[in-house]
Amino acid sequence: MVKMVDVARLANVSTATVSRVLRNPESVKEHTRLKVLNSIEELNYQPNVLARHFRRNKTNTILVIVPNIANTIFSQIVRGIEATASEKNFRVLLGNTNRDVEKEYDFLNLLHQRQVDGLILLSGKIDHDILSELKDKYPLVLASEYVDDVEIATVCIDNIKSSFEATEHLIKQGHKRIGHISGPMNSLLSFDRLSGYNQALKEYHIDESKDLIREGDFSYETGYQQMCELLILPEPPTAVFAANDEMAMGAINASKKKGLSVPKDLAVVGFDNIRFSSIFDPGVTTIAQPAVEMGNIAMELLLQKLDDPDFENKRITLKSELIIRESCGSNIVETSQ
Amino acid sequence: MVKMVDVARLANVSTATVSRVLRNPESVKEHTRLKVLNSIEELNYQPNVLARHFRRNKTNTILVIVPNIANTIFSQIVRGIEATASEKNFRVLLGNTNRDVEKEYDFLNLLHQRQVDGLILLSGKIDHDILSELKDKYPLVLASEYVDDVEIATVCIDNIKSSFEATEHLIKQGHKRIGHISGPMNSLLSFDRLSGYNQALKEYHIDESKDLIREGDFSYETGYQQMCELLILPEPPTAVFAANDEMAMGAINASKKKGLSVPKDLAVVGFDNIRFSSIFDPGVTTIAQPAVEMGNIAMELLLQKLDDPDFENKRITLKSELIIRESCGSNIVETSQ
DNA sequence: ATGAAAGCGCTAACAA
DNA sequence: TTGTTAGCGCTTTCAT
Repeated sequence: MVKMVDVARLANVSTATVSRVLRNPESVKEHTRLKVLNSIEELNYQPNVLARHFRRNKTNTILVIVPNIANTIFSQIVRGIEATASEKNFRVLLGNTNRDVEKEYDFLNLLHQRQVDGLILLSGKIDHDILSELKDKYPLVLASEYVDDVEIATVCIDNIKSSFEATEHLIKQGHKRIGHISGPMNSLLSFDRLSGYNQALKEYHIDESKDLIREGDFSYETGYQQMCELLILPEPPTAVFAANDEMAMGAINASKKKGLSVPKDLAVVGFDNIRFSSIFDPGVTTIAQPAVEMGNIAMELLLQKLDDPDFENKRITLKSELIIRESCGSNIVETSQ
Repeated sequence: MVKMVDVARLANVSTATVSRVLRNPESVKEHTRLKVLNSIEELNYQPNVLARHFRRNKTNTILVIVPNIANTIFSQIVRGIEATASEKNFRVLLGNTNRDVEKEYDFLNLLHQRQVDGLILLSGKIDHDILSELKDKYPLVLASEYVDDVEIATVCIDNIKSSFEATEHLIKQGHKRIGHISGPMNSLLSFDRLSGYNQALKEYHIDESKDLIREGDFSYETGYQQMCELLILPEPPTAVFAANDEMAMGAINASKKKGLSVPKDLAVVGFDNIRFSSIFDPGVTTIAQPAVEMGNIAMELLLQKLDDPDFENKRITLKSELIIRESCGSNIVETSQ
């Protein structure tokens, strides 16, 4: 293995100069620099990255903690993170937790051990106190998820507003009994989506009914189950807003199973705009989160924190968009592919 | 930062002994070991992993090169890899290439730079010669994909046999004009799935027709397009076997768009059994790849290569399974959720 | 603008 | 069984 001292010897300079050429080229006289670069080329020298990490106490690697990489909304965000990271010569370490908090804590060791330089969190299960301690000790960014009482760099959408729009859209179709299948209530995000729904009902003077609100956990299965529950109510809803697309699909399939037709008998709106929402039949009307862009920006925020730990912990709110497809009954145009 | 020498001092031993307690506990007398462990606890000592990596020239990190993490079949395999890796105290670095060969080569630098100890490849675009060189220099495992003329540790299914079964199933439904939408022909896997299809036709004395075979690229969009082409043939197929589920869904949606009913007018079978195949309407009959298990085993194979570079480069073939749903017309039972 | 040299914290060969 | 010690290859401070 050819090392720095070999290059130095060939170029007739010290290792310090070689190091400078690599890390601070402008601090070396052009003539010397060229000599060194030639030697590097001639010897086909590759710096030992591990030695560098050790010496600098940095790894150019970041950790992404994700609840479930097999969920397309997360994998899209990760794709965005990955793209920006690799542009900036950073590596992405993947921490898949399967929604297991213990595993989240395990992965945090990578930070303590300095195996990664920073962290992007796509799940909000970690205790607030710990989160607050983390963000003071390490560069940390939240994406898609967020918390309210701790000031952390965050990129997200306005979940209240988007959910308001989704619900409003159903109201404008003439629906008065609108159900909501929420996400798990331990997440602020689920809470906000519920709030948007509630606010829309209030704004349009529609009576709320606790019966029409059901808690799911963002999985297809709970969407299916909770829809079944809604359908056996004495007065079942004529429309449902689900807190994500998977649950919306569960709700649609449950209705179909009971012989109902969507959107004729039941209008459905989802959230996220995952790939399959447009492939599904009927196409799922939904709120599009700009997932890949979210990943890009999360990584950019993290790079800034990496560069300057005192960088402002701002929250960036991206635009979401209501995508109207067939499941809500307001679209008579056929699905395009 | 408390370091090893602090622990050594407190425990009244040398750093070598502390190191031994950490890496070879059985080589230290119990009494000493306890003393050291106590000191570690008391000082809350955390070994500096970067120093260790540097010193040992190992990182306990492996790289997974994946064509597209947003594709559920790959994210499931990655989940399997991740699970086994973290059990064995290994980290998984994610290399998403977006099917860009250049990016694959970029990621290989991580190996050369010793930033990762080994590699799992989920895509087979890399040049055979380079692959052959790689597998001699580094621990390397192929999962799902495979190549024929280079001997590399591989975990996969029997794609020919599975495709034979899928096609045979359609034949047994009475179909005589069966189309195939293949994967890209630069991959052996696509080629094998086509072979299985051809073999089934031959076995059942059904004339092959070049018109009925269309090349896609595993995307929903190409499935849709190629199905449109098949439908404008003078004598269109009554059944189609698509080389993956996404293309099968594209084919189904294309048929629906043309006013055909699936499975009544067209029977469809896919491949992979991604999550949405069971959620889709009609449920997609498909070949199930044991994706998570594939990931588990790939990681186990890699761990063995890591442990012993001369470990046999065996190919492990996992069982696949025909999952019958509605899209092929042989199942009158309703979809369960 | 460049060089000399002191480590970063750990591991492992060797000695005792 | 334990200790001594020489690095691993790079970066960076200080001196020139």
